[in-house]
Amino acid sequence: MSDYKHILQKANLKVTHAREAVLMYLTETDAPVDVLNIVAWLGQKNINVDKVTVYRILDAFYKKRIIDRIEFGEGKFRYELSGSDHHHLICEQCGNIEDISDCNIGILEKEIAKKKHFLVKRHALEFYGLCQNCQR
Amino acid sequence: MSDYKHILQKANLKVTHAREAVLMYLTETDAPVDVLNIVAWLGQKNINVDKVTVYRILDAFYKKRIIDRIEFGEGKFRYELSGSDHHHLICEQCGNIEDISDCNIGILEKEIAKKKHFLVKRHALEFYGLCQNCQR
DNA sequence: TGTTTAATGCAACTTGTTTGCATATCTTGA
DNA sequence: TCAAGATATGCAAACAAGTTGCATTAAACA
Repeated sequence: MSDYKHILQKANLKVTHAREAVLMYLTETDAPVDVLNIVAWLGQKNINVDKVTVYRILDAFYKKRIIDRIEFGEGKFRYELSGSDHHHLICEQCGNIEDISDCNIGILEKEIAKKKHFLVKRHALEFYGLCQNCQR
Repeated sequence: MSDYKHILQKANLKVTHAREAVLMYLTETDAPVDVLNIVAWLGQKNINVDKVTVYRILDAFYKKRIIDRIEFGEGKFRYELSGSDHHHLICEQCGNIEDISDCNIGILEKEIAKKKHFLVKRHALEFYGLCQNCQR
């Protein structure tokens, strides 16, 4: 049984062609993708899925916490497999997105909880600037 | 001469009714607002400004660095007077937004710059969770 | 005050996302 | 293995945020 099938079953989601394929794409790619990226990739693989269906699949995955939904100030959402607490370096020139992990925001979170009596559930942290290539 | 006039002139922007009013609203309010908030507030003050105009005003302010443009995963932008490096506590229950300052991300930024050869220009950091009220 | 330049309003458009409904597909239990 | 029920999908249409074109109006400055 494929990994993708397994993930879906564990999440109580029906196993379908489209869902397996979307999951495969999200696994293969490393940067967060948008809906059109997904539809295009599926098309290349001769898996014709309507974008509405992709939206609904992503919705289902998101509700099951299989994926994260993020925004980089582009006026649209991007999606990635939800995993470790990690963040992004976004190049304002070429649009390239790189992941970074090992942030220690945890300390900051605790301070805030104490000072503001706010219960932090999650955080978003992105850095915008220029990647190595675009600095020249 | 009003403060608002002064800010506009300093930024080389024509002083108009609409611009002064939008600036006034942004000064009076503390949480980041969206375009509809602005149009509604203007309406209450009997200043009838088309939302297209508000978009264009915000565009102009943003280009002049008078305001910041932020997103909280709502699928739309919010705006606030640009000022110190500060971040937000967003309550997922009631939608209330609180500011926090004095973050020391600066250290983290320097580490990233060195490790990833990425030139950080700005960052976005938001905490999502429950405010004091909604924790009950 | 008149002239130039930029801002505004309105309508129409684009893009990202959602909804309704009929049809197709998956799952389960006999 | 198949039929029945539950759920996923496709298509069209709606929606919401944001943008563009163009005629009109208002601000700036000589």
